[in-house]
Amino acid sequence: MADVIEELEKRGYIEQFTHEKELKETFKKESVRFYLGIDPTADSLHIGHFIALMVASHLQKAGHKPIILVGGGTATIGDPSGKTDIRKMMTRETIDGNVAAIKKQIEKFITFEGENAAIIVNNADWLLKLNYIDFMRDIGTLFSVNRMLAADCYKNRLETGLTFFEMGYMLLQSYDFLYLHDKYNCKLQIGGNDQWSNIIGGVELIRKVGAEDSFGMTFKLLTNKDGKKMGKTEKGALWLNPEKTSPYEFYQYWRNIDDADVKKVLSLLTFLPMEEIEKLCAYQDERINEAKRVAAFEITKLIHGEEEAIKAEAAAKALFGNGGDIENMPSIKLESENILDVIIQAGMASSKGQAKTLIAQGGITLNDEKVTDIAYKLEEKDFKDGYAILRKGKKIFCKLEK
RNA sequence: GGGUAGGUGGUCGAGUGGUUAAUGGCACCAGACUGUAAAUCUGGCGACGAGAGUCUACGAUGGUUCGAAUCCAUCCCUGCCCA
Repeated sequence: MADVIEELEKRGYIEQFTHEKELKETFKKESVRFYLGIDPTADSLHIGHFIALMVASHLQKAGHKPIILVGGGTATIGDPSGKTDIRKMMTRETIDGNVAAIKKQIEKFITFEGENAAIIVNNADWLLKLNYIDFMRDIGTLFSVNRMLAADCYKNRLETGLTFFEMGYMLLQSYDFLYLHDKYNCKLQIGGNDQWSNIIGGVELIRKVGAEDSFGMTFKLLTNKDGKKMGKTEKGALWLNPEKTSPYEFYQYWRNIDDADVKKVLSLLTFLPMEEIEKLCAYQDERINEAKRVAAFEITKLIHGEEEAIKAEAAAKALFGNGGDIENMPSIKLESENILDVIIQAGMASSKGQAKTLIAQGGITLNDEKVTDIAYKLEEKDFKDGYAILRKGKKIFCKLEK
């Protein structure tokens, strides 16, 4: 069996292990069932899940079997890790809808068919049935509050306030692992490093009840060179769902990343061989742009398919280089000829005031000409070939159609 | 339950009766420079209005006042200490 863990380490995914040596040995000798938890709190995954799915995909390709746990039970309350507020409660229907949408996206990374087909489980199926007294007696007695408080994730919460419920979350997630271990022989839980405490909780719980074969592994959160989370856009998160973030925007996000982050992005978010990545990232000057182009293309291809990636690239070429295909940039059908309204409709400003400021500062261009009049009304002559090109700043374009 | 400190715009955090749409930092947006990069510099950053201006906002509600984020009352929420 290929040493997939080593490959993951080489590509820079891994943050920490619970039992590194044992885990590596286990992975060498058998096909391991491992689980990854995803909270169905939105109807689309975002970039935070991306790395997780990449790791799952690498593992599956190496012959191991993924169990995707959607947190239908825990989503009704929300994971408090690193957050200041408890999430809004969600109804069962919303969650079920989200689960279906999420499964579609997961399918791009891991397969639900074949020998080591992934399975998808919902912790609502067992958590909702739990009896409080039984749970306290069987599970609650195995957790030490002293130890939990020593964990970083609780330590800083101690200053801002922490409810009993939030501490209980750890027990639930630990119980999930125990359940999957017993029912599916699941030996490993993977998750982002923010899940570390919850993961150890499960690993230790399983060991306390007598099994020796539970492991935890966390991967790095995708951060830029300043240590901030990547995947934020002006409109919020960078979603994997094309209705929420268009493939063009998605492509542009990766095309515009910092020089210093290209290599990381290529290793973590594409399947390109490391040698090729090294080669692409060898330059310090503008030649690094080729690496960014490849990164944007490959990542977009992974999420939206090759066809969309080609379109996004063509649109980018049309706007930034020469040639290329103007068909594929974001476009809108005009509802008003008033420039301010058009800017808002194109999503370039959220109020007329903002739109005015943009014009006043020379940030709006119509067909390559600066717009200077905030009262400008689009005319027939602006639509030369049936469309007009509106641009905000240097990089944000929108095709306007009548 | 008692004591105490608080709840301000995307966020952090000033402001303690009028000149306060509310200092400043961060985030964000635009301009210049550039490589669709970074750093830097400049400008902007509640809504509506062409503008004068109008409206909405400082946990909630009610009150005092010509005038309140600022004072009073009640309520809700949070931290800390004591039980």
